[in-house]
Formats: sequence, structure tokens, C-alpha cells
Amino acid sequence: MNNTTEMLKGLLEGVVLSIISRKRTYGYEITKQLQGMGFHGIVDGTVYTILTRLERRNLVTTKRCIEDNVVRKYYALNKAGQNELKAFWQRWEHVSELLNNAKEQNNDKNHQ
Amino acid sequence: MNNTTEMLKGLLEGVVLSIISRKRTYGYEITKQLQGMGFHGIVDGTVYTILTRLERRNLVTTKRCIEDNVVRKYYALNKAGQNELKAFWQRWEHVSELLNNAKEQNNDKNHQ
DNA sequence: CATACCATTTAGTATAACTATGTATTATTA
DNA sequence: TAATAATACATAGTTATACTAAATGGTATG
Repeated sequence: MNNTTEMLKGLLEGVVLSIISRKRTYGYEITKQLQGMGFHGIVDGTVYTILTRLERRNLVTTKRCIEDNVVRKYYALNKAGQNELKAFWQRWEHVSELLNNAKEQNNDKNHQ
Repeated sequence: MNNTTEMLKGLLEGVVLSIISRKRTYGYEITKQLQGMGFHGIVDGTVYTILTRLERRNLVTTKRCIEDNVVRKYYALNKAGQNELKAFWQRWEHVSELLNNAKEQNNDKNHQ
């Protein structure tokens, strides 16, 4: 496990919600998108556990479809998922502001 | 448990390191400082578990002192702790950039 | 026909924050 | 002075999340 893992807790799920909100998609593609967005260490197993969780919490609708000649499980946000995504970004705004303030204070101390 | 808890995982420890780096301090005071910085839900039990962890990992030096007529356990960063703090802010820079990019993409989708 | 890629599932592990409770001392105040 | 609040620390147990690792099966390609 790399040292950014703990920092991703509570964040990765939100990013996955965000990806699904853009267009209906499926696990394997989400994994590739995350990697393309810079989340390099994330493997498919991690994404599938998040998707299972989102489904269990009724934040997404799912549908198995055949596309490009393969069976895929497609995910889309329902209303509760959209609300959760909105709430996630609000939490992020709040928490990242607190962290950036803390970092500022840290810099002040080290440069005066 | 409130819904920012998971988001604080991997962050709170870094903020505590940051607080200790400013001046030698102790658990109870760190708790009050965190609350003053906007981390309102954090209680002393949480802070003490973090401090125990930092000690176990040899990131801090500790010393029991009598000040203001009470016994306190004072913490200070050692060299490893300073390095860890530096690495923590680097991780934060990296992860927060990824998250802000994801948020941007999310906004793009919703406003065009 | 072997290999790589696409696609999903899940049991088990590690870690971190939180809950809840207990202990003990010092300060305040009714 | 007895009760209460505030200061200060410790820790066992709970919950939640990301990760590991292994398994399954289909499709494309050389």
C-alpha cells in the first residue's frame, strides 16, 4: 500500500460518483479514467468495491447491457446519487479549505 | 459519526504534525487548537490516539513536564517527524490537485 | 492455440478516525 | 467545603474505506 491510500479514503468514492455523473459508464472504464486523471495506483478491484457500495446504498441505477459485443454493467446516478455528489463536493470545499489554512499557518511559521 | 470523518482519514494526522511543528505542545491543547482551526467535531480521544501512533512510529519525542501546576505530556517533532510532515504536504498538494481537477471536470459537464 | 486484453466478483487485510468510558488533578463557585 | 466544571491522559472496541489477491469468463489477435 502506498502512502496516499489513507488520504484517498472518503475521496475516491466521490470521484467515482463524479465520473458516473458525466455519462453512464462501467467499472473497467471508470478504472481507466481514474488512471488517466492521475490516480495511478488505483486498480480495478478497488473500483468494483466502490461500485458495489454505491449500489448497496441506492445511489446508482445499474443495467447489464451488451455493447461492443461484450457484456458490461452500466452505472448511472439516481437522484440520491446526484444529491450525494453535491454534498461530497461541499464537504470537499470545507475540508480542503481547512487543510489549506493549516498549510498556510505551517508555512508562516517556517518562513518568518 | 459525521460524514466528513472518512474525508479526514490521512489528513488529521498531518494537521496534528503541523501543529506540533509550530511549537512543543500537548494533547489537550492540540484538541483545542484543532477546534479553533475549524475541525469542530474532533474530540480529545481522537487526538490522543493519533499522538500514540506518532509516538509508536518514532515521529515525535515526548516529555512529561509540570507546567501551570499540572502534569502534561509534551510532544515535539524529531527529524523523522519533520520529514514526514514535509512528505505529508507534498501528498496533500498532489491529491488536492487531482480532486480539484475532478471537480472542474464535473462543473464543466454541468454548466455547458 | 496461446497470449493479451476486456470485464466482473469477492473474501480477507490494513489503517485511521471515532465512540465511549475510565481515571486523576486543579480551579471555580454556590 | 462540597459540588461542579475544566484540564489532562489513556485505551478497548467499533465502523468505514481502500487495497490485495485470487478467481472466473469472454473476445480479439498473431
